[in-house]
Amino acid sequence: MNQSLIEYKECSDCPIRHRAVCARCEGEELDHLESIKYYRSYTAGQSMIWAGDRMDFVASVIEGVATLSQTMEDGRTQMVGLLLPSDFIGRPGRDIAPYHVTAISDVTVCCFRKKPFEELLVTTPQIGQRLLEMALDELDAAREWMLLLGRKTAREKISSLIAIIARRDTELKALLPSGEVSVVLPLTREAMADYLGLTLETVSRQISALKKDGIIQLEGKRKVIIPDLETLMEETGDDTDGGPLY
Amino acid sequence: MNQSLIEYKECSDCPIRHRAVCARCEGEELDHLESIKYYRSYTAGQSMIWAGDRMDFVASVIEGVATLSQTMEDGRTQMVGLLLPSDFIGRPGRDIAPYHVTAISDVTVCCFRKKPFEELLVTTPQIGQRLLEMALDELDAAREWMLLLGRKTAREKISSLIAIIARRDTELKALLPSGEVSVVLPLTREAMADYLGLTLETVSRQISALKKDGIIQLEGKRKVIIPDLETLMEETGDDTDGGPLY
DNA sequence: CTACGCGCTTGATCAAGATCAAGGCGCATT
DNA sequence: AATGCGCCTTGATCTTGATCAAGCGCGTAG
Repeated sequence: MNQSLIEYKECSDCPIRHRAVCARCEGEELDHLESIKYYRSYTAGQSMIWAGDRMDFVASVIEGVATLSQTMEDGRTQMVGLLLPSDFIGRPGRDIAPYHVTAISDVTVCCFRKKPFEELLVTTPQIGQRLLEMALDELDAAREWMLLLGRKTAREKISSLIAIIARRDTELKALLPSGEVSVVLPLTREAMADYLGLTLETVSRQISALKKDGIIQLEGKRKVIIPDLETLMEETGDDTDGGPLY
Repeated sequence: MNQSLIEYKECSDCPIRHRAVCARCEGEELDHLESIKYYRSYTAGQSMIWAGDRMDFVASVIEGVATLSQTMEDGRTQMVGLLLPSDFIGRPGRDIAPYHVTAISDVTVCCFRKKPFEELLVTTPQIGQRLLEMALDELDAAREWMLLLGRKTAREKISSLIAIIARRDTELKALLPSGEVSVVLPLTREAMADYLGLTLETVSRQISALKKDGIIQLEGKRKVIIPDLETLMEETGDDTDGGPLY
């Protein structure tokens, strides 16, 4: 998360910096559109949107990482999604935010006015298709997370989280996902706990245990060195033969 | 679940029974289309699709209830979705099933050939939009379930499940969701456990406890009478003021 | 420099839910 | 009627992770 997914380029038509190539959407460009309203920035840790807020816009994350979370009255909170560059916040036909959105790193979003955006969906089917694909991918991710939350042990949860981050990092860098890998955890222990349905103490203990067992090494609190990704994968409880089937 | 969501009507053009009005999709008709391949039926308890199966079709549930589930090698399983009439199985652009699909009641699905279906998405944008909406609704449901799995106690989980079923039932029957309500649980204790991330013993114990505390009454194993839905709602840990915000 | 706060670690204890085990009820088959 | 099976309940015990508590390291504000 420490390296930008986006290259920007200047545009002669308007004063806004435009996304040129996004690593996740394969060069597709959605943002040079009439319906762009404005860009907006948030600093790490800032609450971007509160559950219940009125949303008169649809936003797309341009840079940075944000989280979606839900909270119960007594304060128990569960993270339910990560928002990465190219992900959308808000949705057509619903104007109250159902989740709390928090910036994890510094975040820039590109906001579309709701009405024009909805019209766009009708006039430009490929945008709708792209959104459908993204929604289905998120649904798959959410379901994988349900397995983790419902059935995995604390150690498996932590291992899964580290493995997922490592895998995404290596994918981004187009490296082979094997051998020694090092990643920087973009989350505090507490955020990890919220993500995994654990307490921060348990997260800390399990990380220490993985370290003691030589599965991972630590450099400071956040940087994790994985001597062998395969070994870590064995701790996740996932199918060993090659991750997701599809 | 014991009453059909669908009215059928005969069609003079072809030998297939067509859906006339579906309670969930508000009368919309998707199925009288060139791309229909065939209807298929499954009996309660039957496995419809296994994770890893090749899927050369996209199906829509016409009648009955099915579940989506994921399994770890050692047998731990987690249900990740309920498939109700009008829900889709399979998706454009992916031809290996990622989940295990099991019929809970007798199920009828309507299968579309994959290719024509994908073409349909391009030529008929409103179908894509409908799918997008459905995917986003499922995503919301999945996220609510993540909160349940990650942060709720066993008692809250069971209460939530019963409340959800009750609410859906009363919605279907267009009744006020308050006062005395009775529902038939469409799941075995084991299926409930798989849904809630619990063991079947815990499910059984918590149901007994709710009964002892007068929150619910039982008639046989499956029929639940809820003297006061509000009281049950208090056990779910959810926001009391009116369920989902949106 | 000192004090404070934040993020993290570690220890001691507790409790919720899992696990292991036995038995009950309803129902279909013989 | 007897048998067996699927589904459920209940009890005894164990384990995992939560909770409560103390303290460390580091950056920053005063």
